[in-house]
Amino acid sequence: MPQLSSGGGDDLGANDEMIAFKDEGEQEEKIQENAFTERDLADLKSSLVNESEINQSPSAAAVRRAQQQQGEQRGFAEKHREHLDGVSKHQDGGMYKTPTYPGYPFLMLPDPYLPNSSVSPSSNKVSVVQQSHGMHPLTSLLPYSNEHFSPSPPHLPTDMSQKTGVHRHQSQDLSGYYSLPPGGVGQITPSMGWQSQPVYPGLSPCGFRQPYSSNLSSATSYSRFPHSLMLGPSGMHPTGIPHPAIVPPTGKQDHDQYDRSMYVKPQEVKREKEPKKPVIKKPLNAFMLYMKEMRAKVIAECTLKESAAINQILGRRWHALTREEQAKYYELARKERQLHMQLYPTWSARDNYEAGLSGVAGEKSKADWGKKKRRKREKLQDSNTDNSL
DNA sequence: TCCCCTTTGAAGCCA
DNA sequence: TGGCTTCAAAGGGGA
Repeated sequence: MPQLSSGGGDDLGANDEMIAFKDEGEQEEKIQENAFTERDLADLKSSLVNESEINQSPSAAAVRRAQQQQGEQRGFAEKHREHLDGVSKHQDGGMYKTPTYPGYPFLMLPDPYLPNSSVSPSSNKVSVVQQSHGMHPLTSLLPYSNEHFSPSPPHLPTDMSQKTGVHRHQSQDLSGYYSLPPGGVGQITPSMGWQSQPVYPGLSPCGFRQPYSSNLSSATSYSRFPHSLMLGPSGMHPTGIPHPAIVPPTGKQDHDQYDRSMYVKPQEVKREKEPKKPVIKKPLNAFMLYMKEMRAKVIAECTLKESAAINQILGRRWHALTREEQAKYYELARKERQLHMQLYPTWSARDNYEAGLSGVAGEKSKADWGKKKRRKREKLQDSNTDNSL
């Protein structure tokens, strides 16, 4: 598994020249990929009938289908990688100087961590990342809010925390972005609340032209990543969006959590008043960020719905990514962890680890967790026994 | 209704 | 320090 080395990236660069090239090439690839996928999908479906039984998983059929499709697409990806490798041999530069990966809008962000990072509205580098489920898959990278984590200060009404447009100073470093005093989550102003924000003030949903969107199915409608980090000094502070890392203790995180933060139903109000401790989710790793972004695309291309099969495809695609492409996600994940760490300095993965919760914090007893552990252990032993036979 | 599946990576735990 | 375990997302499917 390629890792983003701290000192690496000598070949992870792209310059302006490469941008234009890849931009055009990406469109061609998109078209080719779509045609390729559609053509082979038909063949695949017919061939599935005769496919031998290899995968014994419950969703074996779907997984097999996914794997076969992935195999085809992987061929393309590998070709793509070869192509990119060839390009990289001729073009060298900092990868974040000119992010040119359609579908990776976050690379369009003026990176607060990187000097000279900027986004020009006139740039033809289009971020065409899919916005599934009403939020950008990388929305989690947005600054974490303590809106659900700690009650609003008494001097501010609760709804104030859900209002947007409260100006906050933005600088080029994390602390500037989030104005996080040492210590604290509790000191984050309520104005940092997250909100549903399909369209950002002063920006179209994409901000830049989206040349690829017309080539994609509705399920793969790409939009520019409305990340706070992308916003310039005049942009609305990103922290007006609820962060997916914070999950109500009553259940799994909803995709409309942002909306819920703004349009709270009476019933939900009652629920929120319950003194249950919200869950702070783990920050997403690179692959999770990639999955969030590409899931809908895979679903659209492969007409799959089962997440297990989709994840298999995504796993293969992940391996098919170039180092440069993966590096972007590693960098994003790194920033995500940094943000998480700054917003929840006292949080530990152990909090969720020990609770044995997967989306439902504190709802499961340690006994349940022990059962789960036992089940897994037994399952593992069973598989080992089977293999030894 | 709850859990499993399936993926990779990060983090925690334990010997 | 290395190996193992859990959790993060996602949603269909099965019990």
